[in-house]
Amino acid sequence: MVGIDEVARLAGVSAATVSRALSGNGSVSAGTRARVESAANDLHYVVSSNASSLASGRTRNVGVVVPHLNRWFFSSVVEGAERALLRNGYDLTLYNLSGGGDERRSVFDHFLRRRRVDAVIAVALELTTDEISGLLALDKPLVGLGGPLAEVPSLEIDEIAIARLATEHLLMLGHTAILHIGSHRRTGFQQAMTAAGLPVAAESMICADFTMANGYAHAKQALGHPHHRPTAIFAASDEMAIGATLAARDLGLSVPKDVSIVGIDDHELADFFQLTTVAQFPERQGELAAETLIAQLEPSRHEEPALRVPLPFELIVRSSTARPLE
Amino acid sequence: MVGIDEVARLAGVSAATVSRALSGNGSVSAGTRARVESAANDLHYVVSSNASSLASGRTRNVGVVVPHLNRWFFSSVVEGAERALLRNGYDLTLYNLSGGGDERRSVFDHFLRRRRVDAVIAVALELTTDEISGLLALDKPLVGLGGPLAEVPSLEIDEIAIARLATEHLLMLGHTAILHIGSHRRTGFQQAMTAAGLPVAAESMICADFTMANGYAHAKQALGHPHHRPTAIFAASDEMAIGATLAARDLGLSVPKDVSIVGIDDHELADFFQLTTVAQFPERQGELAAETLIAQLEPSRHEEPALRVPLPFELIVRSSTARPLE
DNA sequence: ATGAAAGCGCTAACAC
DNA sequence: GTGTTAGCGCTTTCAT
Repeated sequence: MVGIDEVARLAGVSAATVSRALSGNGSVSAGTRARVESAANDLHYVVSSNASSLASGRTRNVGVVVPHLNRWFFSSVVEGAERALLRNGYDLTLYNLSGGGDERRSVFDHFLRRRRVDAVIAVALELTTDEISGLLALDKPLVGLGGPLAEVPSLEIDEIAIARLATEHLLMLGHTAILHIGSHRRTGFQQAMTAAGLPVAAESMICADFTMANGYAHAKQALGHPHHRPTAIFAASDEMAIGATLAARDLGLSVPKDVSIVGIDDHELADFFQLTTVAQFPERQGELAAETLIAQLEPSRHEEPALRVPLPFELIVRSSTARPLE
Repeated sequence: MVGIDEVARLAGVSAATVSRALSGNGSVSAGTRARVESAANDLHYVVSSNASSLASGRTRNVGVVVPHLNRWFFSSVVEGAERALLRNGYDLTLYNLSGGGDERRSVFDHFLRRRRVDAVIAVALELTTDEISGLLALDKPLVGLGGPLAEVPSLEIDEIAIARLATEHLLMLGHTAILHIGSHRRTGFQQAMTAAGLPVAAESMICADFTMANGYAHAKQALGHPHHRPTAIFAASDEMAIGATLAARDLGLSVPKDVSIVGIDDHELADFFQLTTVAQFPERQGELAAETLIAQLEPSRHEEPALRVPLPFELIVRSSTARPLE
């Protein structure tokens, strides 16, 4: 492997100048920089990240901690983060906690502590206080995303406003018997219902995990009930909304004629199922998280990080919602 | 941050001995090892990966290159690889090529070349010859997975046998009018049909990308045709098979009464849709790839790598297939 | 089995 | 603007 000395020799300068020219730190004359760059190119020189990290204390690598990988939201966030990081010359090291137990502990006790990352993105994690203090003890830039991490500077989407928006869409169409399936997005639902002067019965809010199977099961229960069948369902995720759609179909109900359904996410399948939803752009969230960290890591090269800017969301009206039958 | 010297002082030995005790390289008496380990524990010492890498030439990090992340197959492979790597003390650095263009090039020209990884897993990639020679030039252990990488040692699943198995399942049930949707799994389909003495018309093999929308569209076309409607569909992925299932339902056809459908993957949704499929265990594939590499990286600690062992697959019969109506 | 010493390949002060 | 020098925190000979 070709090293910095060879480049220095070919360019006729010292190793230090090569380092300066290639990293952009310190001043180098335009001519020298050009010669160094062409020498580096000719030799296919790439700095050794380890040597560079050891000497500079900066790794150009960001750790991303996720609770799962094969859910649409998480893999989208990681894709977005990866894109932004690559674009800025950073690697992404992935820590997936789905293994649980010892592996999970070792991520915080061992892996994150061996100085391999400059910063950490923690996605939608429910962490123990030990784990949080572990993260903070790294004393590195840290950003949470979509999670309940009180002590961690986070990019947060306004969950209440999202749920309110989805609910208001149904209210605006004239629905009053609305079922909510989901959990942490309950508040916005209640707010919107109350503001519309509608009662919120306990049985009109069902807690569920966010899977299609669960959306199916709960929707079928509710839609099959002989007394208070809802005319609309607001599911806290598109996967549940799709499950609900299939449940309605299986009961012979037509969407949106017999029942309107709205989800949250704008999942990749939402378009296929013609689902009305509130998009929340997870790739963009991942990108933003990465850019926020990079701005902190390289204050000179970037403007202020845009932390605490509310994350964007948007109602996307497709064909799963309509006025209720009169 | 506490360094190796502090541990050495506390344990009353030299830094060299600490290194040997903690890494397992070189001989250390049992007593010394115990003292070193307890000192390291007390101080919460974790080796600096950069210093260690620079001195030893080994990074304890593996690069995983994927063409996408938010597809079930890829994220499952990455999850499996991550699990196996973490368990063995390795980090996983992710390179997602879905950005394309310049970013893609820089992964091969820059990122992979800065000595940050000990080995590379290349998942289902169609690489240019330049990219392949780039990978080989790294001169590091390398394993391909599920891709057409002729020059790269690969873990391969027997695509032909899988397709044959799925087709034979339909044949066994008595189907003769079988439609195949997919592309690179065509050969096994043809083999099974021919072996059963059945003709394979061109229109009974449709090429498609692997999405649900595509499966839906193609199945609807075929099932709506007034003349030669298939009694069974073999889709080359579960997502397409699910799309086909929905198409059948929308036409008022019942699965499996009017049409049998079999997929490949055992996707997380396959169970929900009661889909008969051939499972291919992508998490296990990722794990195997990682273990193969680790065995090469640490020949002393592990038995021979099990490369070229055929990857497992298995027919899972659910409720989307049955005998055709007489 | 253990310690001393020489790097690993770079970066950052410090000189000029 | 550029070269010289001294590390960064480990691992690994080479002694003993």
